[in-house]
Amino acid sequence: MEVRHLAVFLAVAEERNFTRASIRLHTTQSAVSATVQSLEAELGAELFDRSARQIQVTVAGLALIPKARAVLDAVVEARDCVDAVTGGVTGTVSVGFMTSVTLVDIPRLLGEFAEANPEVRVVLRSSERGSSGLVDMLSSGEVDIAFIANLAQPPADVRLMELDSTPLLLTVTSAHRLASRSSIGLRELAGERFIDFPLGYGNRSIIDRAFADAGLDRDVRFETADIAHAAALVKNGLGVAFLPAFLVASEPSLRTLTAQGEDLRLTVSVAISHSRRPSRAAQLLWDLAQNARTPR
Amino acid sequence: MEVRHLAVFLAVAEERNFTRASIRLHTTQSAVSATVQSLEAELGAELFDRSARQIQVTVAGLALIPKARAVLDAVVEARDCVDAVTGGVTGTVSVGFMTSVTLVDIPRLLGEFAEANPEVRVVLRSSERGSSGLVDMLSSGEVDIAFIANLAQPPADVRLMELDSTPLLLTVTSAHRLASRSSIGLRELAGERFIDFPLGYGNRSIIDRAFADAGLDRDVRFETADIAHAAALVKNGLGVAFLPAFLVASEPSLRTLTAQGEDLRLTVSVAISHSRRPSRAAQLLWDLAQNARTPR
DNA sequence: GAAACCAATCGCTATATGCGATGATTCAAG
DNA sequence: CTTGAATCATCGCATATAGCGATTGGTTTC
Repeated sequence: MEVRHLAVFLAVAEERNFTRASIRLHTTQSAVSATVQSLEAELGAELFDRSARQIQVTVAGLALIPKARAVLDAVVEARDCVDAVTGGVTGTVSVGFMTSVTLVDIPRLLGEFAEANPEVRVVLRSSERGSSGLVDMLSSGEVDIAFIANLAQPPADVRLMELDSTPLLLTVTSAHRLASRSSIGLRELAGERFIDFPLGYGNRSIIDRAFADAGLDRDVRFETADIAHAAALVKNGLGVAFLPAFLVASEPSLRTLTAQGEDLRLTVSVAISHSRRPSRAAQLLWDLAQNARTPR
Repeated sequence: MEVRHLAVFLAVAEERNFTRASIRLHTTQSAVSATVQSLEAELGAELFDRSARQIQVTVAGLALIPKARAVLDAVVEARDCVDAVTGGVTGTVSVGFMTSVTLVDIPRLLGEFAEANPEVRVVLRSSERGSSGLVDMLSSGEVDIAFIANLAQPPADVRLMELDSTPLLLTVTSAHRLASRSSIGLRELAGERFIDFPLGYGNRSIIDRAFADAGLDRDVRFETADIAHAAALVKNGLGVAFLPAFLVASEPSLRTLTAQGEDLRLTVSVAISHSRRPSRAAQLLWDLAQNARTPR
């Protein structure tokens, strides 16, 4: 009987629903199902009655609930007592991030982390080369953990966890020939001048890939690494841009169009190196990000 | 942090020695080493000081010991509370065994099991075809668990755990031409009449294989499935036999010889099916056998 | 300095876990 | 009675973890 089994059992018992438990645990329903079954087999008792649509906790399950909580509490105590002796989590965690992507509130996340772990020194690093630069810094050990936007091909030695995503909308001025349209095919954008991020940035690669897949060229006339700057360029009629929805929603002088037949999204993920074992501090930051993310 | 990690940690802390802990846990030193390292990495603290030959528990380790015990106790309670609700372990466990192999005290083992699990009905089954017959019964589900002697080629779907082993010694009467020898090569036994188990029995296959490997024939004149009967036949001068040491040690009229260059041993193992999940009762019996076995 | 002891490490295999897709069952709404 | 949504089980596959046995390297004892 392992701690993980009991944690899964408790989640199901509290939610009275395997699927909701899986969401809470940030895993899949099939994994939850398998775990509960393995626990039941080990105990030699059914813990849930699944015969009806609304599952019931069996008598054995009810008896187990407080004991399972006791085990989990004892585990927390065990961890805390070691932290107390070692003076809590210390050391330095080096965090890579991108300015200008506010989809995920990284400052707030880091604030929470700093409050919970006051002894940890946090070093913030950013990259000239966007997400792909951050990934290289992860691989080289220059940063311990990084918040990145979509990567076309995430390398094998990076472990990614998606935090949130938002649609990328074609943004034009209200005076633009397309301002009255609500959606548009990529093919119709052949003549437009585009404003976009430099190569290497997540946003840029998504759009590049979509045009390449459609066999189309596009004219990226202006490049900037600052997303607010990009919006300002659009506003001044220098070109059009695919920008995240949250950025342009409140701009009265801008209009947005969806791309027909494409699912263009900006996704923010947290990443750690898969090959090197994370420090305790990096692990805690990862866990914090996991709990903070919108549940699917 | 998993229950298994804490159990391993406690064993090392109590033994103050990785190797002894591994023996107590019926695993290997390397596995213990890896487990402790993984726990240390997770906690971000060294638990043992290995710089000297005699390892020391660190301050963090000392703090963890009582908490780890608390977790293990809570786990035991959790299991017990489910057993209490379901009325303890019940059902039927079907045990295959061989009469006449007293190397492992199976009756005592079953006695302990019955005392600890009074609600379980134990069905004893034996096989006409020795260990290979028992293995077939395991595969077919006819028995849940079986105590068997050495198998030449254990099938893939059988999980074996060795319990004990004893040398097989060539046994002759004190009047035999070889009675004064202390060891002998298989080649010199060409003309002897052998008494042995029927085909399919573990003992038989070991000796058959040894002779086959040496490119020799032998003359098995008498076959019996009862090992005491075999000894009696030898005593009456009907032939010679390879018999387990414990059986003939106290027989004044018999002499024993070791086989030169061969390591002929009778090994008793407990076996369960690898493919079907064992019942709770079968699992407990397996655990009991594991704890009862001579530690290496 | 040699031997004994003992934990770390390495390469390999087996098991466990997780995922996504699919299937089966229940139940409510038409 | 049929349809469809909800929901858990199952399957095949990929990856991670754990265990084993052999070996290495460091420490102590004689």
